[in-house]
Amino acid sequence: MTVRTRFAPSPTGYMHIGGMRTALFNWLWARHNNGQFILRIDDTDQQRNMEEALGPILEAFRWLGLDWDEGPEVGGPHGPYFQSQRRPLYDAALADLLQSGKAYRDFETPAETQAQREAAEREKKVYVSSRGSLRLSTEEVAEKVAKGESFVVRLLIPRGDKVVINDHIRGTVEFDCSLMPDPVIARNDGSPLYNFATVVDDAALEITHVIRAEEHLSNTPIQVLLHRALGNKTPEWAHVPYVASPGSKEKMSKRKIDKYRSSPQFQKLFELGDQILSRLGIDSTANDLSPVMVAYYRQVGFLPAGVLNALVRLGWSLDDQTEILSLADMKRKFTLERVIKSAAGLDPDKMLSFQSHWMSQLPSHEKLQGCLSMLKQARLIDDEVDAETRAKVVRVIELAADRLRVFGDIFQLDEFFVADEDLKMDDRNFQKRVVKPDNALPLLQDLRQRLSDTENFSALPLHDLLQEFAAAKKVKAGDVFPALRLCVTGKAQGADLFQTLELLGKTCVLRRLDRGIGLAESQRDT
RNA sequence: GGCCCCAUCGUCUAGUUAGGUCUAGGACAUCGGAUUUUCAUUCCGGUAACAGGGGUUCAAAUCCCCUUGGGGUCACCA
Repeated sequence: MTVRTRFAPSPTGYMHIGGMRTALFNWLWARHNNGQFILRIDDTDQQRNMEEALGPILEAFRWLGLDWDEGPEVGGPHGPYFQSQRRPLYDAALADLLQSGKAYRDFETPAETQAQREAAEREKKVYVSSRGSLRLSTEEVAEKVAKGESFVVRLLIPRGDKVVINDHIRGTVEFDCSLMPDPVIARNDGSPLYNFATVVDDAALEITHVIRAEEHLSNTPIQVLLHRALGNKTPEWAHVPYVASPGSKEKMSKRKIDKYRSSPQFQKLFELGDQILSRLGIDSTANDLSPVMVAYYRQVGFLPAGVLNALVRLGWSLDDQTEILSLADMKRKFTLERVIKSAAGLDPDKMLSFQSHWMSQLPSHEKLQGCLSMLKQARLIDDEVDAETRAKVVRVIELAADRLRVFGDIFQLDEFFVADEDLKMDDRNFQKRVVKPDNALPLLQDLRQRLSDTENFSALPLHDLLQEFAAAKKVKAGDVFPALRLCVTGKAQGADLFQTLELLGKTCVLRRLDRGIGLAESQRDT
């Protein structure tokens, strides 16, 4: 039988990074078995703007290159793929259950149910449904329905039973039905609830493997019972551990971003993100974009391959060695049996290291595209890129070399794109290397002269010139180079100094040197 | 609190299904050292873990039980 897996997000307006990993596992299992991966939208709840709510989710799939065989936009033989459009199926299943007596209309008011729950809790007893409505005769029920009395439909839990599932990841898990309240499967208006709609659809879509996060484990007995009541073949289950927040075992959650901000394990990611996003004019502290969301990584300039690699290694491993896997590798090698049982915290450090690796593998034209797009968004270059700018960006990327882990890292070398007067100065280091040392200013002034006299402003001759200069002045390279770098780039460190000078060009270097010297003089005076 | 799940270096993990080859392997991070005009890279090296207690066994990280700890879930949400 063909393997069919599904990912069934509720349209919430963003794609959760943990959900993305669950989706990835589903996708991988389907692809590994030459099966199908289905996207179904669980929008049984009343929905707001679908475009807005679903857009970011589909966008995340497209960005990472995870395609779906059936679902929104592509359709398929079992459509529609929005639960809000599948009502007739639920109605039919509900009628079936009601007729066979496997479900019943419950006329108990929510308040009554609530009171019973509380009473049970007070007495430290397990709450199970009162089933008062079950004592009603068929006529009485009909009468109440006719009178328009409000009710919900509950599944009749076979209290003497046990549900035993054989989970691909967790093994045998047992649930005692005598401890379970009868779950509501449909509201008064007949609209289905999650567990019910899910079961009807999983069966209708012929899903063979339900791969989902562990938090759904407690829903599973209800769904098994529902499948049985409906006469379905139950799918196989695989409850994968959820993605925890860095350094913890807690499920990552959008609501806890403020807490994450102060977590030491998260620090690095936030620092990187804040810095890059602010250049893009995005307020990263507003929390509508955070590391919980897939979109965050795209905005900061992460590579899909790196994100995918990091995600797949969270709770899954191929062996005791393999860390680097392309999507094609994963597809070939992924199996459910090698998914681990315990929750795994996202590791920003490791994510970044995967980025470095995949960035180093990226063809240069793709690097160029990524950086170009960043620079445009930050308005550091024009939207219409002329050949000269393009060539410059190529050079800067070469200079950046492995400092470029995510596209946003290109801003570390922004000195090539900002106007001389907009160059920001690293004040602390400027003080230390230019203002404070007594010999720095005279050296820089002499050096300015030497540079202005030289004709050949390319890296190699400049290197020789600088070395000779230092030797002639009987000073160490360390007394000259950092000061020069500070003046022309505003930074204490960066790419190769001589390449930097060459690329900046003589005019620019002299101008910035003058500016730096002036700045230092004024600061010395005061 | 009930039910359910989980437990190996700081982190992600290998090893647990078929107990010995594990004086517990790898990666990331970290700390040294070499290379380098800075930073980064690269290369070498180091620190660092079987939650605790009982069993079973000639032998347990691996099997069983208990304890502890962590987590998930308990809706007319999904």
